Amino acid sequence: MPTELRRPERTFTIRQLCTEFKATPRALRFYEDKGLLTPARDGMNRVYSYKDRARLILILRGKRVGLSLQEIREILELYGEHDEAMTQNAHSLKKFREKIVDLEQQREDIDGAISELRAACERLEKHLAAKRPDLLPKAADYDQMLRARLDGHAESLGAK
Amino acid sequence: MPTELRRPERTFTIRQLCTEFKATPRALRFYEDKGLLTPARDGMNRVYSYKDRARLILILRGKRVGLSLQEIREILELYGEHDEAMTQNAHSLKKFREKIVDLEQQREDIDGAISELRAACERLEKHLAAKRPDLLPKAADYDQMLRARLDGHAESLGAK
DNA sequence: TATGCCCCTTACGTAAACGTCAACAATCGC
DNA sequence: GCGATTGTTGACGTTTACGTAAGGGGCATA
Repeated sequence: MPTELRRPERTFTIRQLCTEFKATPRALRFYEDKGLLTPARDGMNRVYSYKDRARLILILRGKRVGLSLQEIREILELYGEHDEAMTQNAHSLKKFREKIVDLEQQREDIDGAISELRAACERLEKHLAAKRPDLLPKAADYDQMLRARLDGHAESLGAK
Repeated sequence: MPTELRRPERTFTIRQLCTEFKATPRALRFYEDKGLLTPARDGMNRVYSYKDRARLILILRGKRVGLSLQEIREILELYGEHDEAMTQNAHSLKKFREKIVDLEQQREDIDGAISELRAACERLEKHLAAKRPDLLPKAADYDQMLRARLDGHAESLGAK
């Protein structure tokens, strides 16, 4: 991991973050609209700090696990100002607890879904092997797939 | 678990399934519209078989793990007719494989999100304990929460 | 017979999370 | 100095997964 990315004083343009995380400018601006991001400005242009980038990572992961932007915002707000809205926070605490239980359930669901899909794959494979072995994916294809995944990550490191 | 529910010849009304799984009639009809369910009819009325119920369970779990209805349909279709569209199925196989990788990633995301939330909860709790201990949730609340969860499940067993 | 409850279809409305397009400014390489 | 690229702000469009209301049938109970 390049230390350059970590240097706290480093900043990012909207496009840099977009290509790194496969988002769109529209999306980042939308998150800003909704109060999840508040990048600095250089004239008109948005300037994302290292912290903004960290928040973005949390936002995207939150989305992947099915949190709404609203919920994500509540979580992010914890990492900001304190003290003022304490009663609010008591409420947040409760909601977070519930969300944790929720996610634990979701984990089980995912495990279930994964084995379901694995079973389905096996069925399909057997079926194909019997009737149309020519359609079976080759080892090369799997190789290809892996490479694509790795490229995806490498890309985020920036070739330059 | 009541064996009554399992008897293959048992059928369900739309409302029975809805209350069992906390769905709405509108949702079930919507799934039907989209080809995910095809209950029999008694005159105008839908009659759900035990198999339909099983499909519904898969649908709902699929949703919880973030699959679109479209994706869920593809999975469900595997459990139906075979042979005809083999090339189609070769494609499905590939997509399923990808989905599995996806879900495994999602599992990691969830684990990450859970520890994130746990950390946030701890922070909040400490903060509250220091400044407004009166707002801290009591043991009784937790008890209450558990009971609610259990009730939720008991309900699905049907009290008569 | 009226009231209620459940069922149906059709159709329009909605919230979330952007996509897309228009119109314009700043900057870079040539 | 000019086109290409990247940035900006609106404003309207789109998709998904339903919600909600309108209008009507069927059966039971008071």
